[in-house]
Amino acid sequence: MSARLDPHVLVDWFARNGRDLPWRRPETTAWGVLVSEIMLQQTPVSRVEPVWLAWMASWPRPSDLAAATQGEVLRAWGRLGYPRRALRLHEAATAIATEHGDVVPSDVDTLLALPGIGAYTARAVAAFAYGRRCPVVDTNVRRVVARAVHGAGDAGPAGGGRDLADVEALLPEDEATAARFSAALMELGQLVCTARSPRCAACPVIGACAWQHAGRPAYDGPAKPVQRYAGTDRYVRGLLLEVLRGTTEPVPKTRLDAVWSDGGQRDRCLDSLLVDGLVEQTADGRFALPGEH
DNA sequence: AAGCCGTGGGA
DNA sequence: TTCCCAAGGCT
Repeated sequence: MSARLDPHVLVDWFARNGRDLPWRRPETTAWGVLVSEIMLQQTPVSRVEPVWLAWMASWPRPSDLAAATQGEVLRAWGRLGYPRRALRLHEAATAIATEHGDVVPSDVDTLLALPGIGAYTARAVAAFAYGRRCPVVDTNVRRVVARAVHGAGDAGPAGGGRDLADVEALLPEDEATAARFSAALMELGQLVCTARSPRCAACPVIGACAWQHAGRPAYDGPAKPVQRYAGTDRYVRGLLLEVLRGTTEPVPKTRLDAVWSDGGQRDRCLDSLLVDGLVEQTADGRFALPGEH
């Protein structure tokens, strides 16, 4: 029989072992929290940190970002990846500035209506910026719950309301404690209950872990699809955007043609970048980041 | 609702 | 080297 997972044990562990990340400092605004959450989507902390600091210095309020051009925003995004996030954040900033008095909404449904903000990010902002009591479910939390609660080796495919309900059931009643508990669950998944080689010996809730009690069985769910990168459209789009990030002057198509030999794929990617609004064509037929010419 | 959307680092 | 994966969202 395993002990029930005690929220206070996790919260205490977090207080002692949680990292001192810049967006966790008490003076960080809700806007700062939102920017961090968008940047952290599928992107490690170490790569986000310097970019987040630069963004906060340049654009301390939503209206500051809204006043920048898309090109400036994309250049400042740098190599964080998935640059459509930057465009959506710019859109969200505009909506916050014009429709919400330059104040990041605290309500989950209002946050969900903003571009680029989905089920995870909306609740993360509500909880971490405003101390709201709501389940915050990311890949770390799904893994921790799969193991500690369900005794599985890893989380299966995301989807359904299953994970949200699982975490809701674990959430302490007290609002402030609930928010810290959510941060603690995520931190545990990132520092201890990791995908590969979990450090169970250092786990504060090992006594309450169903996976541990079950003898740490291997993951037996459906195989996770592997994402290729080299040579894919994503890769070629990255090459094209890298050229445009490096110049302020629009470039002729010949300059873009030089980065990838397969002309068919190259043109398809350039077209998709134009459709996505990540690239613009000037009146004289050259190409540039959007909003600057 | 699977598949797409960038990039870099660690094992 | 190759493979996996990292605070998801959108269509």
